[in-house]
Amino acid sequence: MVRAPCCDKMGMKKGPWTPEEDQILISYIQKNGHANWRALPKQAGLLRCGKSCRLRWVNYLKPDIKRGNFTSEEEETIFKLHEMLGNRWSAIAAKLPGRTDNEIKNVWHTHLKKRLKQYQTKPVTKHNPKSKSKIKCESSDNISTSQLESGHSSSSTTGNIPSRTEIPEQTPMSPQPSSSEVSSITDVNIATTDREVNNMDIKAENMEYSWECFPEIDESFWSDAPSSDNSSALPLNFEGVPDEFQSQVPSSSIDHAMEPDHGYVQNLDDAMEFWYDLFIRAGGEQDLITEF
DNA sequence: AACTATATCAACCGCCTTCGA
DNA sequence: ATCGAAGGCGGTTGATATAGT
Repeated sequence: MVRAPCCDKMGMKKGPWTPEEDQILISYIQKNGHANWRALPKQAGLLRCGKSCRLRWVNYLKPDIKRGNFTSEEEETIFKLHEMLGNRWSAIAAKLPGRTDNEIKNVWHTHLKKRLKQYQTKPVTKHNPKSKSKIKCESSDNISTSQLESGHSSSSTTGNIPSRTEIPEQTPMSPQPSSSEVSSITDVNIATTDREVNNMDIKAENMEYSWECFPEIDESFWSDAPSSDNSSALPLNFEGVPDEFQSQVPSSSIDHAMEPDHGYVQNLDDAMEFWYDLFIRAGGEQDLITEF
């Protein structure tokens, strides 16, 4: 048995909002806030369901909503975040102040996806941020149209990115950056969801669009960070790191590196360096480095 | 001018997670 | 531990606008 949509309840209005309804909703929220969306329409005198009210407020009426065309910087940010996060629109929206997940989703499906397809046809050059580590770059040829259609990035099509339900809880979100901070594409902070942490900073310096400059990263890259005062996340399941590489690093070394003030893993380069460093200190063989 | 195809975007739907009883 | 209510999210739809013929 299929649950009836909440708006199907008697008397609930659907469809586009009128200016009068908007005004009622704005006035009510300005006076009373929105502690309970379900009760709000009745209290405000609106013939709408709570969900509809919430959506209208969040996507359209909220004072800090930025309307109008996306700047090229915003589009580039969406590109890069989508590459890393997949279709996690709310997480992407969290990095674009004033933009809503719905808006970003629409923009993606309308023209950004087309642009991505254009990049797909461009030849890919290997990019290696550090000579000592060969980052695995995925050729654009390996990205199927269906993957693009589904909005899944190359990393998420490896089967490593768990669904939302599998993502472990994280520490509270750090403060959001200002729009000027976000507009700088060379320093993109990643938040995986509103509730998750910004515990891993990625410096996407000088990156080309799309997947080619990213190593394969599974979701645990962002979410497996141990809770500690050190806000840096450790890529303990970093896919670019061979198993034998990881297995030779004693946990004590990892624990040591995780202690505050060691400054590990502020970006992808540091992530690679982190493993390199631990591996060497653990007596790893230099030759293995070239394998990754 | 009329019609059709395509693009855009606001809004809805259903599922999942969280939280409190 | 269980259950239901509520909030939140991503996918999808449908109305409208615009471009093309």
